[in-house]
Amino acid sequence: MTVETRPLRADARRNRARVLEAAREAFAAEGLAVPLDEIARRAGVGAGTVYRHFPTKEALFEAVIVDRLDLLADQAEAALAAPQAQAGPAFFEFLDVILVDAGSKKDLVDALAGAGVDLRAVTLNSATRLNEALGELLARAQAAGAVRSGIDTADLHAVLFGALTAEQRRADAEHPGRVARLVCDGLRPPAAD
Amino acid sequence: MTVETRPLRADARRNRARVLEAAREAFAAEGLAVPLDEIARRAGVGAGTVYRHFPTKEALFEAVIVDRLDLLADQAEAALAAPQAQAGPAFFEFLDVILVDAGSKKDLVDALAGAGVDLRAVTLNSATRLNEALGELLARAQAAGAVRSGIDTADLHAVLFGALTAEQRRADAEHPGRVARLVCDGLRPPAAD
DNA sequence: GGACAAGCGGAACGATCGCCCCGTTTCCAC
DNA sequence: GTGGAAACGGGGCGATCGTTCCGCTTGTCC
Repeated sequence: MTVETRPLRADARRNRARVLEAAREAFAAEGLAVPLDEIARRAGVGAGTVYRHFPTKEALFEAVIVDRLDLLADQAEAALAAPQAQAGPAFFEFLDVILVDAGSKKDLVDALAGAGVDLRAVTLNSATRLNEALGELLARAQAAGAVRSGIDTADLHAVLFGALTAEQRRADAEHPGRVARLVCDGLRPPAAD
Repeated sequence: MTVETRPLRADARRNRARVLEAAREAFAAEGLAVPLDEIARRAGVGAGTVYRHFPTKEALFEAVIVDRLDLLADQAEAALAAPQAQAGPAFFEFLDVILVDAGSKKDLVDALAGAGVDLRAVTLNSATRLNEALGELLARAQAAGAVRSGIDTADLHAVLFGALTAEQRRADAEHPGRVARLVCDGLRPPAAD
């Protein structure tokens, strides 16, 4: 299936990496709204060069997002290595990772919001990996009694998305984890009252 | 201060109302992103007519938002009439009102997100009324032991904003209150563990 | 009913932004 | 070196959208 293809020329490889790095920073800081010319400017290349390496702005965006999703999926799968007795802490620690670490990345929220973007098949693998690991973490935490029953992965998605946007809004504040703590406590079994 | 001014001509008054109503629906459904021509079309007027009544798109948006904020502020102040013994339920019931009733209104979320908009002095009165009532409801609920301490109005804002966006994403789902329930439980005092 | 201003509509303008084109530069094999 | 292909860059095109302008219509007042 993969066509036999020459390796990229040295300068092309260098420029591709520059564009990706500039895009990573720009998308993280400004979200999908950042003009493509701005990315090209930051990368020190022309707009045409960006389009040589990535056919559309969306493709470039996806390339950045896939990276992030893969990283998160890796961490989620690592959390699955915890023994069942630690399923609760493993779950909540991973949520913390997402919320604190990714909460300031506008691109992730834009991608999750599907802000005018249909994420393609490229992102599907990474997203599926993350989803499955997240679902498994949730199930184990529920089995361990650390998370209330009656929550499914769709609920978790919605809550995480909301918490991410909320965390992002308070990113300039002093304590990055306040919203995360509130949301996580909402997932725990209700207080006996 | 107010200049002596002729009353609007009958057709002008009618058109103004039509534009406001069309804008209300359009902004609620599509958010701030809806093109102004679309609003004019829905109202059955030309774009020029919209600009005769509202100097900018933002002014029109504000007119719609102020309405919504006023309505919410009214309900929040009504909730303040509850006796202190009912402070907890009054607080959570009002949160439900916001989350379920306003969760499907894209304009509110856009406005809260400050999505490219600097809300002006016009909105300030309504927003302040809502904020103060909300803060008072929170303080009373905390005094009644129904809401954990260590939460301030800024936390509440962030969480509400996140919950609104999350609720909005699940608006097509079957149960409108799932996210709300989770978020509210996160505000309650922690389970004794 | 007639005059006149208020109001109307929608074509047109300007800014923004994604995307393409093509003359020029740079790299690499021989 | 040098020829030729790969890559570059930035000007420009087309679409979208907020806003303005102006010739025409319509309500209002005598």
